[in-house]
Amino acid sequence: MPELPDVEGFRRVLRDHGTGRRVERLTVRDDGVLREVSTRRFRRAVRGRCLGTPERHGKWLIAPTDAGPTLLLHFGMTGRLVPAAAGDPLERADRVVFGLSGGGELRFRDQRKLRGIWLAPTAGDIARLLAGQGPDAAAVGGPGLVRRLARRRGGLKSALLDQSVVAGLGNLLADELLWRARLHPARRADGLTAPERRRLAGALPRVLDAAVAAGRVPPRDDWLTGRRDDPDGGRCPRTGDRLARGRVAGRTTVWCPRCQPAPDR
DNA sequence: CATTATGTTCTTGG
DNA sequence: CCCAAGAACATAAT
Repeated sequence: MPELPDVEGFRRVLRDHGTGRRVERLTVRDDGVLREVSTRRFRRAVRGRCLGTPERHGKWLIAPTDAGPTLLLHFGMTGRLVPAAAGDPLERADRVVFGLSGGGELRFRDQRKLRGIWLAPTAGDIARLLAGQGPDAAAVGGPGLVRRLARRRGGLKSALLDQSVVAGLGNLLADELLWRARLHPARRADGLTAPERRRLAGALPRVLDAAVAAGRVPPRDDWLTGRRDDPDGGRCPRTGDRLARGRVAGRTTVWCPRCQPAPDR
């Protein structure tokens, strides 16, 4: 699930339920989500610390503690950050439970454990972990995105998914942007005409702003995302055409064959 | 049993 | 070096 808008939602959860609270209890129920740090060192470093104001870069959630290490969380495909009350029943995928002053909890819940939680004692550690990330997609803006794409010779979708080009776009957002801009996912990133570049630059803030507000890529039926899981195959909200499905850049890709014509080659 | 899943990384090969 | 494709990671659902 988590792309930029989802992680932005987790940032708000952390801000609203965690900032200013102390981690009084800390349960690592599955150390498979702890990365580059032992359970022992993790607990010793985090328990007793107060949570600061969280930030986000791309799909990374950056959670500083007062005078302590910074936690870096990445949610993979199935992770979430869930607020809970201390008595709420634990779910199987609740891997780490932060028990906070005031009685509440924050739970790192993740089915597949593809990513997890890193501990960054210094600013240098944070820099190392985020080194491969391009500018945040919500901060770089439409023209910034288009400028970066122009330096890429590969496919459009592949470039949009590359976090070093721009950080935060995932499979759903990439398809949504390309549908909005009426660009086929296999088009070359550096081969766009001026009107095409304008369409893509305009689509970025429109899609991102709405998705960030919703805390997810909203499955609205006037968006592609609302149609892609349609059991009847789904139709383009603009033209009513049957949506095309395929594999582009290794990912399930949905597009409208009329709005987004395939490149010649 | 095979296939699929909203992510990233590593390997291989052009 | 750039880029694409495939496998791997770990787990559940269809």
